[in-house]
Amino acid sequence: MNPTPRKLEIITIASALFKDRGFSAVTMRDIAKAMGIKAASLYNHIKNKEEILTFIIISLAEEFINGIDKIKEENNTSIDKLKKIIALHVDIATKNTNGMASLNNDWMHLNDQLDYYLSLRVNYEDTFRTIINEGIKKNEIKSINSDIMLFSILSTLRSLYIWIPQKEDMNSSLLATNLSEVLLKGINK
Amino acid sequence: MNPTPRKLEIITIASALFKDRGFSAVTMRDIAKAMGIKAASLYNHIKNKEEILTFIIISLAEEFINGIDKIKEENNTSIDKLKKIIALHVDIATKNTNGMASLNNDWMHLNDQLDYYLSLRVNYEDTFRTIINEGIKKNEIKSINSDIMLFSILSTLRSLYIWIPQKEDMNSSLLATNLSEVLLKGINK
DNA sequence: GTTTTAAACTAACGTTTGTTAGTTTGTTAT
DNA sequence: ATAACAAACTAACAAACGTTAGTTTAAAAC
Repeated sequence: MNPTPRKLEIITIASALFKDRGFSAVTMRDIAKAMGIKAASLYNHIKNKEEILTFIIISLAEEFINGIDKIKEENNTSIDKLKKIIALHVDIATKNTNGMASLNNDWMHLNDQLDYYLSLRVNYEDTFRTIINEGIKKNEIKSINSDIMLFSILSTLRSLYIWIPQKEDMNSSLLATNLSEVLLKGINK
Repeated sequence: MNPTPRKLEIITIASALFKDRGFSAVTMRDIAKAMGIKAASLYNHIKNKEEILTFIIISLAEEFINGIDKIKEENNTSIDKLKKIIALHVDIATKNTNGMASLNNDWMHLNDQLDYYLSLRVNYEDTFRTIINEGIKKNEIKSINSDIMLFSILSTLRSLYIWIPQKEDMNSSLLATNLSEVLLKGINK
């Protein structure tokens, strides 16, 4: 890893194309054309097409794992931990909306690193669920099936990359605050 | 439309493949092999690859539009209307998890019917937002940015197809009830 | 001024892609 | 028996695919 500047340009441009059409529908020639070079020239910088996808997905997945591991350890209420998780998602999705599309939709096209990615994902969801279950035990969170709560919150957070570009007027911290209100306390008056 | 039985078999099998790998990564030979025939034989039943995707997506999109239009007209509280929308999503996603994957992830590969699909989607979201806004006006729903509420609920509902197969033990009406509780009233005690 | 290096190029490769044309097979209706 | 039909087949197509090999260009390092 630790890509050269030019390699990072390729990854950035490819991310944008992957977001619009998905990994499989984007060709090396498409990526090259978007960079103003020929397809073969890409191979001076990257090993192959899969390496681009791998970099996009794994670096994001690791960012999430690092974020939630830090939150988990903090001395905080479960509700506050959840608020921090929400802010974590808003932050990462805001900084890299394009990459988030690949993380959500194209992970199955990983080969070499598929197992590693899946282990990170299981890990992340387990930590998330543990925080919810601790909240139930400490009577901060309702005693509903914790999988449903996990599913509901995480689905919303995973879709952020779609909505953030449409709402450029709203700043990150306001979005995180409003989302916390809706996700944690509901919409019913 | 109104497909022959054999055509429907192709669509059903293709849906399952599209769910796992996405439309672009599934070839006509893949579909044919899954049916135990040769790729060329598919063309006795369908016009081309795109027609398969179009059928999957448009019929689902129309099902959603018909569902929400009926809910909108009913003489009900806004909260009850939202509960019915949640049940609508659970119902459709349960009956066709595979198709829901294409609706969510492969709509951009439509050509002929892309504009029609997009108009249905805008229509659906507008009706959904109107129901939320009515609820705010009638003081049933909190006065938060209605787009955030729409986004939050709809993201969860659109992801149902991923989670339903993992939770086969939970029946549809219990899932809808629990989801309503979480989405409308939150998780905070 | 020569060497090294980064980054592009042209040309081509073997494969896979969606699709078409024409044919065969087996069943159903006349 | 014969005609009609549904549904499969073989063979082939042109285009697009990811990738490799070898070469050129221009700037940086010595």
